[in-house]
Amino acid sequence: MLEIYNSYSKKKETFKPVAEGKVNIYTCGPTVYSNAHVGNFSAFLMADVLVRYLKYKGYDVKWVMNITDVGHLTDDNEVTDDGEDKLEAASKRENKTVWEIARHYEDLFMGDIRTLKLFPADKYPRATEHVEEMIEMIKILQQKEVIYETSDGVYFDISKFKKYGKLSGNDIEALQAGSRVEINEDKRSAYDFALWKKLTGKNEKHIMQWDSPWGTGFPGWHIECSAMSKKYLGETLDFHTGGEDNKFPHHESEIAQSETANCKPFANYWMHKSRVIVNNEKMSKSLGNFFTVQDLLKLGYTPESIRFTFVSVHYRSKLNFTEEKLVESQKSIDKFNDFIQFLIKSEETVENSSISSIIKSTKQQFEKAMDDDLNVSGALAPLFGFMKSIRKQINSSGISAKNKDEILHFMKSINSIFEVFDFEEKKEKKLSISDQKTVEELIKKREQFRSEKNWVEADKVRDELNKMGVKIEDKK
RNA sequence: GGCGACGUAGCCAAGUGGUAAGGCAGAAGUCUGCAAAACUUCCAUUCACCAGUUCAAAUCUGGUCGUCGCCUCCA
Repeated sequence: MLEIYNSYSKKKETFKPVAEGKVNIYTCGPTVYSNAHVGNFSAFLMADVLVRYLKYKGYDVKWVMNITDVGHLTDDNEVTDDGEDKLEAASKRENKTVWEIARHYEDLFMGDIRTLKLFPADKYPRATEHVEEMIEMIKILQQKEVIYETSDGVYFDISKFKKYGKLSGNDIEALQAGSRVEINEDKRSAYDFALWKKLTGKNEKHIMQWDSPWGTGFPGWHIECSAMSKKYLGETLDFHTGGEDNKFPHHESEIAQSETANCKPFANYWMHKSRVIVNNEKMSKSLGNFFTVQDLLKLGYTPESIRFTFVSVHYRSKLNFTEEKLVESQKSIDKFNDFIQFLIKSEETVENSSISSIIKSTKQQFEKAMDDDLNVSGALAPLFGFMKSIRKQINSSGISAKNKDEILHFMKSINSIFEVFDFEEKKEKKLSISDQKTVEELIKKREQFRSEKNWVEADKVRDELNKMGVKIEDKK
């Protein structure tokens, strides 16, 4: 049984899907105003592992990740005009239209998703293409009398939703006391959040705009997730995932909107990815201490090592990101891949009766750890032990073709979650005939030097062969 | 100021009441130079600190210190 730590109840709970055998997952995706960094991806990778493990367990998974391509207001230092929208700021910076900016960064994002081998979601809905649905939902909220209109927008009255604050553990009264939110005179509470913003004041010249019953303007940040998750996955989600920083106010507001509009629980399980840390500071766009996937590839790290680094640490612990970690990850992956090559190339001899039971117990341990709130580190340990035992069996008793298939089948099922192993048999590269002759001569030459114990010359020849792409591994 | 998470070896990281997984790095050895891979052995009397509960605590309770996150756009 899969147990998941539910951020809403703050307890581990046994997973039960809304519909038998099916799972709906909604993940808060990127805001496409600049390059997503690996900290962003670590949250998406958490969802990816969840999706893949549920598939591994045989569930029919439907996964939706939104693309936020509507600019939302910002007050950070990125722009001088106070309160300029991020997309518009990027548009000025890069001299492109807001639409071009959004599409450009969305394309980069989709490219990175493929590089990091995230399982393709069933749908990546764009906020700008669902403004109709958002307006419909706001209308429902209006009928339920939980919203009010001011000169600059339409707001959700959080006093009408008693559970507001439960997810983040915030007490609204207490929040108000230590508030850093600028008081908007027209709002009843500083924490009432916008559903619709009008083109007035600092938003007068907002470029992305739509008509609505409340005047021309643009949607608030939170409503898109409520509207799109409902459209594609229904009123009650099995899982809602995102970064922990989205808990408040974003997810809190989504719950208020959706549950008020639908009169149903919004999500049964909430999963939040802890922040990625760099030098004891969060990795974030505003601090500028981030790496993008492309940055790391340029430094020579493989997509697999990036993926493994973020996947192998439990999603609820802070991951301190370093380049050393990428190197370690690569070593772990190499260890698996070396094992796979060893396995593929080992001679098929006799049936080995121990193989099945080794696989069985490894699988059991692996699943036990994964079932415990996706404990990947715990699940990895038995796999290292597995490789050791199998190697021993092959060296001492040999294996049959059937055994090999069994082992590979198991490794592939594990890899359906990790996606970092390489099952392709590494064959000797084909050399041209002239190269072949040279290589043979060089090997002979080296053997000659070795028999003469002329190690200096022998190593020189080995270096030369290495340069030609020929690896020399001495065996007894 | 309010809310939350966390503190396990040189590093990364499991373990949440029954006597410290695993990986990396390191040390020694086997494989008749070296290197690579593999294998064998070693590498935390102790889990930030202090009290308490218990036959038994890294695990539970209280306190102290420290770190990080959220409370404003962020995954």
